[in-house]
Amino acid sequence: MRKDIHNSNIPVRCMSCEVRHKGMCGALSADELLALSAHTRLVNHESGDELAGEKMPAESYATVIRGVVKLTKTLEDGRQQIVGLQFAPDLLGRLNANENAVSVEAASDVNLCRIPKAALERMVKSNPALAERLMSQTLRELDEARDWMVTLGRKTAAEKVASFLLLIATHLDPEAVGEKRKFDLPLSRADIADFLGLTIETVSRQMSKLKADGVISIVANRHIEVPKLSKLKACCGS
Amino acid sequence: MRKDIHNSNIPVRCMSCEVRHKGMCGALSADELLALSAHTRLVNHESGDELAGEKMPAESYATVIRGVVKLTKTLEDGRQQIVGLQFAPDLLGRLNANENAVSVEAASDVNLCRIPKAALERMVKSNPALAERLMSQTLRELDEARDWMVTLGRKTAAEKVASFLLLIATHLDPEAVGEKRKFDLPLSRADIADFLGLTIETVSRQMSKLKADGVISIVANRHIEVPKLSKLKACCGS
DNA sequence: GCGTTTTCTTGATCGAGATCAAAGTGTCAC
DNA sequence: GTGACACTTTGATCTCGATCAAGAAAACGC
Repeated sequence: MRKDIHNSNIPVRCMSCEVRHKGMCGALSADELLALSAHTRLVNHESGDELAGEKMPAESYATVIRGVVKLTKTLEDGRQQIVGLQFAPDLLGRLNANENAVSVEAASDVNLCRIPKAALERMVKSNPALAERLMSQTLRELDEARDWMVTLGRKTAAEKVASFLLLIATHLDPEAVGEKRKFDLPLSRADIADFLGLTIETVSRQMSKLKADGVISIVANRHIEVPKLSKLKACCGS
Repeated sequence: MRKDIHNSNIPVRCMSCEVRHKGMCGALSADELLALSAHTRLVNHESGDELAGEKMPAESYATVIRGVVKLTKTLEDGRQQIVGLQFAPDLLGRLNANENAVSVEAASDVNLCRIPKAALERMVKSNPALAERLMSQTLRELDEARDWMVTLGRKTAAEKVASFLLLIATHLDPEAVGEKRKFDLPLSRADIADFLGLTIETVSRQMSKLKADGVISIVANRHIEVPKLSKLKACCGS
């Protein structure tokens, strides 16, 4: 019954977000997604795929079903900065914009539910509650961007790396209780460096230092364990 | 006739923004501001006044009538970062938020038109066009924040200072044509440093260097002239 | 398995920007 | 005007993170 929501070869698990979020798929409710289902398409991308190019025409919106998506901006000479990370069930795309302000890239393997530009915009116009939820997501992104500006402008390399690990721990395990955290980093050292305005060498050194100080253990390259979250928080400078 | 819009001792020029923006006072149209007039209050602040404190209850919205307002975040040990600048006719305040995410301070002498929280939110609920305009402003702020993240994370001190001067030139004289620009800096060197994630000494040195290179002239401390805007742009790294 | 490639870590050195220190300039009260 | 104070500039030195340079460890193809 749910299978026909998406014109897709992927099983019904594409709606996993619905379960996790009590009927809400981020800004879009399950009902709204269902109403759009004639137009949506589930797509898979692997890590590194470019989903949309900076300054290119904006073609569609998409909700992140699984995985992590990075938003980047690049200077002419190739210097790059990650300006946002989107986790399930965020909506990708700026309402009513005709051009992408950022480049959108899969940071990990990613499942997206693409929604054509016109279809979503039509629904937003006739649905004030949806418009309000999109406003909320945008305000949250603005808050996150401003928090990150403090990190970029005023924190030391050690504080930046600790702040990043805390951010990931918070996003990938939002309902964890107690002081222990375990997670896989969705980003390579190079991506972390681009997020923090550092070089990969500095990121690597600071991770090693956090490990030496007993704040984290690096179980495998990408797999991190935090024995005591408060200890990590104490390294963040605020 | 227009005098009764604001319960205020300031002459009608408080609506100057209406003229400059063809009936729009930023997100709020002149008509909408008129409809709210029973609740609004025009207030003046001088440079340095704190208009709202970080993590304090959000009490009201306000449109910037004249002057420049800075949004700041501060770490526990006092390190500060400016995370946004608001110029006339921006609306201050995050829709439906109960707590300020940032501290709001007058960067120059400022005139504000304060609008009580409930009054504006009531109007937004019944006016989709207004909601859409607020969404546009928020998306613009998000774009600006992300642009600035690139500056903070990846540009050199010289590029940061040039980018700041370009930003101010653009905002304070949006309709200027040709290559020449003249403007007064609305921020002290200390504020510029907090905006750029630098120290005041570095800001001062880079300004002196831009002057020595003929990119700008520093007529008085705060008064800057740019003989050739394209030359300044070439210093911004992108 | 084994070699190739990519990613990550560690070490040595360098340099941009911070810090420390002092002098110069402007502004305001009186 | 004169003094007090705040802001800005300039100089000397130091330090944190960048850069340069190997290695080590995963990941991948076959």
